[in-house]
Amino acid sequence: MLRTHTNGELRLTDINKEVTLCGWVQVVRDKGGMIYIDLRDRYGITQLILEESKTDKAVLDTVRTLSREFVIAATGTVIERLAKNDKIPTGDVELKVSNVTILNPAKLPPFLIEDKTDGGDDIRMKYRYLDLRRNPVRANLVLRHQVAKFTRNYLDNQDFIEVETPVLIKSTPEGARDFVVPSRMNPGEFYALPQSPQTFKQLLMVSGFDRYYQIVKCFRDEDLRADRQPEFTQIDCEMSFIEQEDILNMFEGLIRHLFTEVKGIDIGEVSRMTYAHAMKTYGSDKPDIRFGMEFKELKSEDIDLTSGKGFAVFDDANTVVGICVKGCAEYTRKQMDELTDFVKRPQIGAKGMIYMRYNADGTLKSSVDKFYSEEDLKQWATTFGAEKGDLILILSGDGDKVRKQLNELRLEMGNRLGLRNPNNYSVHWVVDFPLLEYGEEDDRWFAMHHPFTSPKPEDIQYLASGEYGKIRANAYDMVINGVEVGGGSIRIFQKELQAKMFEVLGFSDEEAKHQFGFLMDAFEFGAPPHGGLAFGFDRLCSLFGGSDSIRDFIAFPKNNSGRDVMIDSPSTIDQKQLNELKIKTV
RNA sequence: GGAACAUUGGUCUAAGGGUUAUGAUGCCACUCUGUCACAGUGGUGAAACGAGUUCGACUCUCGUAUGUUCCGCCA
Repeated sequence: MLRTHTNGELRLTDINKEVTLCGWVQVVRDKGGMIYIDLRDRYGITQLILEESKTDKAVLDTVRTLSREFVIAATGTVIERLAKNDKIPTGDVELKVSNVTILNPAKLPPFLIEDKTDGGDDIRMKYRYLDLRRNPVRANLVLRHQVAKFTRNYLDNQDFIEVETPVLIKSTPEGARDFVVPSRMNPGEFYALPQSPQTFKQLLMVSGFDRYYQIVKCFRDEDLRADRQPEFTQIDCEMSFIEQEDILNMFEGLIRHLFTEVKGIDIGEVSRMTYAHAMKTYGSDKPDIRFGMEFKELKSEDIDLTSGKGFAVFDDANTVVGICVKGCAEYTRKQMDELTDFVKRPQIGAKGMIYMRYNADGTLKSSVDKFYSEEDLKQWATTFGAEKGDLILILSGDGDKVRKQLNELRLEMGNRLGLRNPNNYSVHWVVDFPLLEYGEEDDRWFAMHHPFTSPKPEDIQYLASGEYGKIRANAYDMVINGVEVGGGSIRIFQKELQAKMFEVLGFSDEEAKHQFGFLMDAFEFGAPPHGGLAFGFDRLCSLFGGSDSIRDFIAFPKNNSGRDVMIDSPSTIDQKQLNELKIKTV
């Protein structure tokens, strides 16, 4: 070792020791007669001190050539500081330097390597290896390491076995676009990178592995967002001889373990709600339930408190639904206009917004007073359970569409009122997802989760009757703070049911055989009942870190266009390579 | 595939159809023996690319590139 200690290590108890430290020069403070150097490594910062009269002239000369980010080794004696610094753990001591070796000089970095850097996202991504020297970024990767470590601990204790599955696999038409890799040895043929190890983990169940997991890279060639990367990591799990309840308990346990070990937080009860309830009450399949504002209906299949009063907007809508915002009756006209503009933005697409104030003096004032009597409004207020000082926001329109719009408004209000503190966590399951959803464009049914998801036994009858929309699946998502962190299902393990599913999804026998014949075959050799789930590892880390962006938790992430601006990929390849692969670009 | 916004010294940024283009920080030089975001003095250094409007464009318009965010998409 070139060093005897790290830069985060020395304390008063080390005084008078001869030590050698290595690291990067954070800053040189040359006061003329004396020079201070902050030496940094991943463990911390230790101050080096040199004095005009006491330090060897040659050493002083060397030190005067140092600048930021030089890599040096410094030898000397640990002494107690005259002026202590209580902001850093090593602040009681300093190293009285007797010798300094420049291990490597450094060009000036394009931005400051400090907790609060002056660099923008762009330049920091280009020099990611420099950005990674900064504490906050490094802390995110340490957090990621912790999450991975405690995941492995937990699953290992539960007898799970980590098995690697291939990365060069086969393209499938369903779902996201595949990244493809040409096969040189098989001209004109391509591998695909896995969107997930789905079929392999099911085959491992057939093999009798019983409890499998893998922290594994997955690849999807779709457009990106702040919380999406073309390559991302899953905690992929599968179990045999279990029911849905066993899965929920097992992985609730995992998340509880992670919160306890990584964050020191007890997450309390992990509640459950059905997909139908989530959609009706929150307009989302991943509701943020840290705050109330549940939807209340003024008009739907079950109720009608709005029709026949001459307000055409409500009369023409099949659904009128709203939220009650506590204590916001005093919102100004300007604030109301902002909210109206918010819901009218093209991304949300509402036509307008109706509001009603429940004033502190007990009066009700709405933007539709012209059409509705005091009595009508009172009835609304009762429906919402509103109290004096509350504000009620109402949207109208078409069923699930208007609920999705109201969901956006609800989240916006949650943000405005500071009800979505990233350090408050609420973990819950959404269960009973529909098995199939209808795709208008292709005029056919699609698997909502994936084609191997099993229907609920009591709903299998609808497979025969063709009422596909009624079929609920043994599928579940885990939601934390309105973010879907994981999901899975109990799988189909009988060949006949799987064949029926492929039929419903519009696969011909041939296609099914071509795409998934190996799985169908496997199911004939004794497939156990099984199911599992996968967690989005990057998202989980970003939640633990209290950030919306998963990029901060990936060492070398890609940008919005799927580019790595540091290594400049993707890039063109030599004609020679193309020839070898028998590939022509168009 | 679509939309919005952005692009000014190394970095972050200000104003404004006519300026010597603002400030901070960095960097360089000098001073400084208890600094730790050291301080002080002085210095250095800038309009993404292309076209147009105009007497005149860093400023307005269009296009291109790049980036960010969103919609579509992501079983």
